Amino acid sequence: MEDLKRTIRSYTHVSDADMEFGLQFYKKQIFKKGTYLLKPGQYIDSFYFMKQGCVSYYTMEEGTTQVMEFFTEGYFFTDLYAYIEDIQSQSYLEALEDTVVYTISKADVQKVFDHSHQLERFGRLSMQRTFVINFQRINQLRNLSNQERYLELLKKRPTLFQRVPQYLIASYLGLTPVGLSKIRKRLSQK
Amino acid sequence: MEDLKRTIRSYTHVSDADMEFGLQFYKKQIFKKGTYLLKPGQYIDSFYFMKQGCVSYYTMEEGTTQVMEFFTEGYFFTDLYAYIEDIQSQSYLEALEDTVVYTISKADVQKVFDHSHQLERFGRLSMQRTFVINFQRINQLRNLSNQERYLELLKKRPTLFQRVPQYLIASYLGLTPVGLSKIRKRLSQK
DNA sequence: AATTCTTATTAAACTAGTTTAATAAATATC
DNA sequence: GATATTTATTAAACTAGTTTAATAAGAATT
Repeated sequence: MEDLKRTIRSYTHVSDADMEFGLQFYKKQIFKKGTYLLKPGQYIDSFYFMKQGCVSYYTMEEGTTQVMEFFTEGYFFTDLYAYIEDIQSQSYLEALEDTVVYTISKADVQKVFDHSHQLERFGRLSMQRTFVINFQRINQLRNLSNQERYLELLKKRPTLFQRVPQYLIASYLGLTPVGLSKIRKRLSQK
Repeated sequence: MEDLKRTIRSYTHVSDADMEFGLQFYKKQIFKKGTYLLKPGQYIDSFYFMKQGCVSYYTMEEGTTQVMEFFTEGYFFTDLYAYIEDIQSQSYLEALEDTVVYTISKADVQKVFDHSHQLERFGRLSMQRTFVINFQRINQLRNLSNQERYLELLKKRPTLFQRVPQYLIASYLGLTPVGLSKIRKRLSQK
C-alpha cells in the first residue's frame, strides 16, 4: 500500500504510528470488468482508493446514462454524495476494466479520525481538494463551450480516450454521441 | 455572535472552552452597498460569516459578469478557490446590500484548527457541506434545462428575486437576460 | 415633474446543439 | 473466418438558446 501511503502524505504530515493505525483498516478488493461496486438503492459504506483500473460513476436519467466521473489510478473515491448524506445511492459505480482497490468502511474512517488529529486533517484537506475539482468542473460547465470542454479533457486526461468508449465520454461532457461526433468532425476539418 | 455559534454547533459538538477559543478571533465588519470585499488580483485572507446582507461572488469573462453564488444570511463564505489554492483571486465579492459579516483571518483559522480537534472536525464537515452543495449544482447544470433550473431557484430561494436584479439571476443560471426573459414569458403564457 | 439611468421585454436572424434513423466501422463471439 | 453486436458517423428536421438592436418600464436624481 505504498502508493496509498504516499498519496495521504502528499496532503499533510502523518506520523508513522498514526499512518500504521490508519492503514490497518484498508483491505484489498478486486472487481472484474463489468461488475458493480454500487447500484442505485444501496447504501454505500466504503471509501475506495484506486490501485489499478477504471470505474465509472453515473446515474440513469430517463433511460440514458449520465456519467459524472471516471475514477482512475491514484483517485480516492466513493459515491461521496450518498456517503456524506447517508442516503440510498441513486448512482452506479461500475468497473470499466478489471479493477483493484483498497477499501475502508465508514465506521473505520470514523475510528481513524477520532484517533488521529493528523488524519482528520488529511480528511479535511482531501475534502478541500474535492472542492477545488468540483469548482473547476462547475466553471467549465458554465463558461466553456462543449467543444472547449472536449479539448480540455483531451489535454488533461488523454489516456481516458484509449480506455473508455466515446459515448461515455460524450455523456461525461454533457452531450450526446451524435453531438460529440459532430464536434470531432468540425475539429478534424480545420 | 449567537447565530455564528449556533451554526457551528449545527455541524458537530464543540465544548464551551473550544468555542470561546475559536470565537475570540472573529471580528465584526461592515460593507456598504456597492463596495467590494474582494477584487481580482488580490489575495484573500479572510473567511466570512454572513450576519446580515447579500454578497455576489462573480468573475468577469470577456466583459460580462458570471455570477457563481449569492451569499445571504447564515452562509459561511469566501472566494474558497483562491483561499484554498493560495492564489490571486480572479473574482469579485461585492456587497449588493449594506452587509454585516464576522470575519476571521486564514492564520487564525489555522490557529483554531491546531488548537482544537473538534473545530478541525467542524472545518471538515463544513467542507463536506460545501461539497454537497456543489455536487447538486453540477447535477443541476448537467441534467436540468435552463427553465427547470429557474423554477428550482424560485422554489429554493424565493426571496432572492426580491433582493437581486434579474440580469444577475440570469447570469447565475448561466444564461443571458434575454434568455431568462423568454423563459419567464413562456411560463406566464401557460 | 422632468430627466436620466438602470433594468426588463420583445423581435429577428442566427447557431450549436438535439432527436431520429440509416449506415458504416470496429470488436467480440461462435 | 463468418456472423452478430457494439460503437461511431452522417444526414435531416427541429429546438432552445444566442446576439444585436429597439423599445418599454421602473427607479433615482435634480
